[in-house]
Amino acid sequence: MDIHHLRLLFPALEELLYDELDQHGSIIELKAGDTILRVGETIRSSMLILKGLVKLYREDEDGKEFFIYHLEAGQACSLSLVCATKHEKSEVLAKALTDVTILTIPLSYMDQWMAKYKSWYQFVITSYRSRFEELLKTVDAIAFSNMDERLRDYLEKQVEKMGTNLKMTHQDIATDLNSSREVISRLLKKMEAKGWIIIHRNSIEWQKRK
Amino acid sequence: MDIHHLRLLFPALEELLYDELDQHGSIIELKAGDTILRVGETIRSSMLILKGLVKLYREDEDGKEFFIYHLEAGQACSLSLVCATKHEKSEVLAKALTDVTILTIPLSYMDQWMAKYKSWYQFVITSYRSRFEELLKTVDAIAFSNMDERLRDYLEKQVEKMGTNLKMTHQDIATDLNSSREVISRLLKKMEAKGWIIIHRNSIEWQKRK
DNA sequence: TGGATATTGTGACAATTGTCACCTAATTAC
DNA sequence: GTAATTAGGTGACAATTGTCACAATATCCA
Repeated sequence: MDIHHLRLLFPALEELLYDELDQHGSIIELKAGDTILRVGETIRSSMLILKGLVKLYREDEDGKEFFIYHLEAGQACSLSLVCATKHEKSEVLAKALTDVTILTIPLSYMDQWMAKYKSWYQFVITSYRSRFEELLKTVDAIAFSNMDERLRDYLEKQVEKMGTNLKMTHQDIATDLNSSREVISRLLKKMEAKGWIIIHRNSIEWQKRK
Repeated sequence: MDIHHLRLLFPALEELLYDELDQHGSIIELKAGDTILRVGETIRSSMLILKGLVKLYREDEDGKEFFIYHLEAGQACSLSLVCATKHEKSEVLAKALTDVTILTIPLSYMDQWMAKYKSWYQFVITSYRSRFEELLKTVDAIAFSNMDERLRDYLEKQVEKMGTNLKMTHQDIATDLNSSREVISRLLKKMEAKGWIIIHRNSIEWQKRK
């Protein structure tokens, strides 16, 4: 691993911490589409995203997946940062959306780093807090918005992370929003009529300015 | 304040911490219905609930309120525990459901206690994590369930906190679930027909065994 | 090339939820 | 006690979303 790279991705950490990350972390490479963490799986290490894009989902009893938020390079799976002593199980499903490189750190270091490195403490707290806020926004969307607004917000979020050419099918979107393909197709048609997007096969081109 | 009382409410803290809480905390008493924290309000102190029941809400632009979860005696407003240095604004609305006693602690102690007291660190992390899990459950409910299931879950949660005699109107429930009074009334009628509840004026009596 | 498969479009209809109008009954205020 | 207010009941209907059936293409593979 390259410490310089770590410095760029995780700024504001102490110098000694970069060494610790380098010494005790292991690199894992995953392919787009791979499952990183399943619901109920015991969390064995903390995970920092070095490269790529990860999608987190919540699952219901029937295995239906509901997209909650993205994690990108420079972010961490906050739940994995604070499992501390107990062997906690994952509450979420994490999937690699692109090819992904992850730095895993044995859970045993978490407690001592929290106490030893103020910058790590700040990183964990900030990370946790911003995940919490993402989750609150997710609640807002489903509690207060209709599917058309949710679809618009969803596409905007994807564009933000993936660029204006979204390689996904209507079924993919429907699954993420826990809706059905027909509903999404219809709403996309409406958005196309408004000039917000252009629908291609297997992809959607975002046109709308923010 | 009574240190013995603190020990009962917040077990597993270090002895020195009880003294700190006693020395630096201030007691605030609030009446049922009072607003404790508004959305956008700057968080000026950390808050531990000593007595009573607090409801947390998310608000939309029009001021519609959506109930997310309860806080009870022995719990803390986790967002207020990790505001750290910056003057963070509240993302949620907190209301006293019963008369409430709160212990407020100046934010400046948070950072030092986290470093100094392992038990405080554990408390904060545990608290944050369990709030996060509550929020995930809230997401589940609205993402995967219809209103009848959500209403049942909602009532069960109320019963758990408030006992089987729920003093609330149909409108109160509708507001919490971001639905309408008529819809809730109709669903309650169905639940009454099934023998799960008895509807009184201004209250609902829970009958169903768990 | 020709079928098999995957993706999208579309109409009809059902289920759920929201809204409106108006009603009755209980409670409160004067 | 009477009027005003609040809580709750109910039918009709609208809007949103989900489901089903099936058509039309595009793409892939043998």
